[in-house]
Amino acid sequence: MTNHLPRTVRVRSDARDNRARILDAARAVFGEEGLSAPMREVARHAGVGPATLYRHFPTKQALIAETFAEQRRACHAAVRDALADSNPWHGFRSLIERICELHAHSRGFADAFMTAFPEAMDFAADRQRTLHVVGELARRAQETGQLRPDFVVDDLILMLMAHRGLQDTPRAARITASRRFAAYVIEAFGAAPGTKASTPLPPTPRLQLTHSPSTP
Amino acid sequence: MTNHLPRTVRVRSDARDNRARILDAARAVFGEEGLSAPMREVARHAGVGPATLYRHFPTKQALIAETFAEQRRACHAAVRDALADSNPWHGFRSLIERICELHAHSRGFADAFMTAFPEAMDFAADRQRTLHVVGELARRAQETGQLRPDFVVDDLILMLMAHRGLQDTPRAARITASRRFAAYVIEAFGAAPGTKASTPLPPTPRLQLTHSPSTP
DNA sequence: ACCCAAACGGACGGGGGCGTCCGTTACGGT
DNA sequence: ACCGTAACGGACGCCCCCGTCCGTTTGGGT
Repeated sequence: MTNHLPRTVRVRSDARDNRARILDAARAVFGEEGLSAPMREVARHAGVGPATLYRHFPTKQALIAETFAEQRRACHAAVRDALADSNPWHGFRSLIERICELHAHSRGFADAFMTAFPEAMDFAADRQRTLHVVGELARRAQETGQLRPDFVVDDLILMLMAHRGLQDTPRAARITASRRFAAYVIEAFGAAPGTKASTPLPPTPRLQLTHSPSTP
Repeated sequence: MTNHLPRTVRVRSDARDNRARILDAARAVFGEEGLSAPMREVARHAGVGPATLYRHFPTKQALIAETFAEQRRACHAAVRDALADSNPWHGFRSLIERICELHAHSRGFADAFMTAFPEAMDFAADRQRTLHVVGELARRAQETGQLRPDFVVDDLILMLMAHRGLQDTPRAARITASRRFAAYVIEAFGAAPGTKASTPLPPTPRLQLTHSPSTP
């Protein structure tokens, strides 16, 4: 008998095809309509039946996790670049702009990034690590006197949560709005130059992230 | 025969009672959970059946409109006071703070205020009038050089939309977050003092408001 | 005390979304 | 060309929400 090790089990071509088309569809649909888009919409967009979709990704969250792997890498890269920037304040600003842009280009990713799922999806871990690094970056930017001294990392969460409010709008307006919002945020985070000590900020909230989908 | 004009038709006491309790329940439930809260939750909270609720308010939007009449008046008052303030920039800041506070204290009102319902609820008209007045206020505050010259009224919409992003959080954190957010927004809207001309802002988006509930 | 109409509320139909079952299709190895 | 099995997809059950129907209760005028 020929020793045909079925290495990692043969994957049928149509199955692999469909998997790719489902992921593409998910990126498009979730990207434009957010995570509230029905699974069947993704299925229709991919040209497959609902059962096929559920066979490849047993649950909606599984699909979401796979769908936004690329954006997660982009997010990591943004943080890494920001930390490597020789000018911390410039790095900090670029980071805000890039994160906002990522979130504006994909409603679904923004939802996933900001939403603490009941089952801890690894987006949460990502965000924690990310925020830790941001803390380091912020410390440096404060030392150069360009980031306001009363800034705390939670303020970035605050602004990212606020950024979510811009997402219920068509793609073009959303991206423009996001850019202007980011610019205002950077303006707000910048240390007040010279004499005019800006009025002290109200206390920081203890933000625990949202559970918007499925809160029984 | 005695001429008993049934002036404005007799209203039975239990009916008037229930109507009041329904409105109270609606304020509580919609205020805390937003407009996505089920009607039956309002009914349960009011201790009545669903049919009773629907008899008093034929549709969800009718209930919502009645529920937030008071907040709408408060909003008008805030705008009026701001316009009457002898210091336009102070009036402008107070206005932002008061609107944010109103929105933070009632998720439902924030939703209703920011959401352009399919059927034009008069919230939309309110908002238009309000924004027109805000434009006047902004013009004055820019003349005193305290509001940045590149501010446009749409930027206020931008920030109010962003403020919505803070609402998926428990009441206490929401209010604190809202205050800090408002402070940052005011900081961002303030004109850069002295030499440091702040970097020019990206273009303003053409924001058409959201239709989040029921987009067929 | 009586009565009837106004008001109530449990139960119903309709719609939509999630995840699953099972009969059918078609890949790909021989 | 053939066939076994992996993969497919229409149809199903379940749950939640909105708004309505109809038999029952109760306010309040006589």
